[in-house]
Amino acid sequence: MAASDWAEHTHRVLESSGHRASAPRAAVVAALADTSCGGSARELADRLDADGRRVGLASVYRALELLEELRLVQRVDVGEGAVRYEPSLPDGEHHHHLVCQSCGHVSAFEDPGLERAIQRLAGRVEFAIDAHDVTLRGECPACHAAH
Amino acid sequence: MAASDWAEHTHRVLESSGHRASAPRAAVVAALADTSCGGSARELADRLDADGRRVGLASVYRALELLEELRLVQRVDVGEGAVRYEPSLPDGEHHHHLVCQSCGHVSAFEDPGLERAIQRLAGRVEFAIDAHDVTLRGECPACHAAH
DNA sequence: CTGAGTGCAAACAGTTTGCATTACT
DNA sequence: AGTAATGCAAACTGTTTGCACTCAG
Repeated sequence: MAASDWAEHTHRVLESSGHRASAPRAAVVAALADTSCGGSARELADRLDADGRRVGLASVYRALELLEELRLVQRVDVGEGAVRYEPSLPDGEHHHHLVCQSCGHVSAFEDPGLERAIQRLAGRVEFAIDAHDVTLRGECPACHAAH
Repeated sequence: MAASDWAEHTHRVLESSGHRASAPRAAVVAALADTSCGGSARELADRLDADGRRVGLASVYRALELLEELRLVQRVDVGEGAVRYEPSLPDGEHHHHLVCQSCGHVSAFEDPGLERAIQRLAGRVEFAIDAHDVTLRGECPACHAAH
């Protein structure tokens, strides 16, 4: 998968932008890399904690902040109270989110038709658009089945 | 405009769902009604305060919560730290948001092409979609001019 | 050895909640 | 009178910041 690609790429960018290699930051990168869809700061910290590589929450936030500045992660706020952070590949590939209103589960999708509509729209609007995000809310198959 | 329509409709729904008519709640409804695009709890409270009809922040939140349950307002989180609340008309009309990354200004747009793409997408996905929102981020004309 | 990076704890901002008081109905 | 709704202040949650300490370069 692209996961280890991303981690590698990220370490490369961190180094070449003059940042030191530290174990805590590497752990955050690793935690992000093996999720499909990122997670909140606390989720990432908990995952690391469970793995025995505890990292202070503040450092997790600082690592994420740095990665975001370097455009290596993307903040995503789906309105669950906490912000999600997702690895972001340099090739512009990206996805959007489906949020289940019953169980809170977040999953991802991509749709070229939607992207096209947004491109077209971006050309027509007075803003200089450089990012967009779409959130679909509903009921996931599991919750729907449990009627 | 639809503003006073909305306020009227809202008061009707509130009454018919067995809620008492209170001045503070009416003030919140009024504050929402004369904005194009709603605002955060604090913004609404401040506006009321300026008008001399001070309402406790907690009551603002409680009013908004109630209105949201009744589907009379819609929560919108554009990632400014605070959640926005917007009047929502029963006829399903809705808009999405453009956020300026320099000045934080939020404006609205609607786009049938985009809606169509989302409808199409909704049919194809495994979720039972019942809401969606789109946020475009970029630079507003003013900030762009100020290079 | 020097400063980037860390971790803790305290500070913050937005939101929620407990409780005594007010005021529709 | 009875109780929904209010307002304050305290509690909570996610996030940020100050500061002394650690460790990569």
